[in-house]
Amino acid sequence: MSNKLSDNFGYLFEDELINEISKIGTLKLFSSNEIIIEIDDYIKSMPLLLSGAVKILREDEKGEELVLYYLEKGDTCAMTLSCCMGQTKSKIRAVAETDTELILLPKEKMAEWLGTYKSWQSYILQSYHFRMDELLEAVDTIAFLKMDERLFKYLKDKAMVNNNDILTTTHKEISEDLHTSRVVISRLLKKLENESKIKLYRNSIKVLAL
DNA sequence: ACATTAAGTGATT
DNA sequence: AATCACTTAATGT
Repeated sequence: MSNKLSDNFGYLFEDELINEISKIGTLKLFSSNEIIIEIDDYIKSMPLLLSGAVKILREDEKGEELVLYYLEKGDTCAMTLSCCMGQTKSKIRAVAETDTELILLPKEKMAEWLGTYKSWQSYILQSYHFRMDELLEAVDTIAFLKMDERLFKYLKDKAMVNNNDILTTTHKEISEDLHTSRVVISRLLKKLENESKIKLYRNSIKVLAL
């Protein structure tokens, strides 16, 4: 575990902190599509991502979803940061996009290390900053981009976090992630295919223009 | 062969 | 961009 740790966090944290993380943290594996954090879960530990990708979703009263952003290796979740500080429940859902390895740290430690490790403190603050940026980007995408642009961005993002230009999903799943209807997605995908940006198959899509 | 699920299409709001 | 109604195509039993 400590070699995986140094691979992903070695350039951020001093050896001493890496050691402490590997001593205290527990390694957990999630397979693709497994739910890591559910809405209203109490969060008792914070995750550090070693490999894979995690999709962060918001859900409305009707159970309709909306993808906010993806976390990749070296990232942590801003929601848990705020949850670990207070006693709030999670307001988002985290689903493993690919097979994912992460380290869980007890929340007491994360507060404690803020005082003891400078590198930890800057990591936490930077993470907040990055997540905030990503959230703003998500807002911009929803507010200012048309559906076809949103869709293409979604496909590119998904291809990137999966390290694969062939995406295995259905039009229905995409429409749920983007909070729209399947028919709209089918039509826009068809349009993107005509523009030679993607190629459509049953249950999969190949992204051409990366 | 039949049922189910994914995807395509025209028309309407 | 959403919804409806319907068709076509692929896949599972």
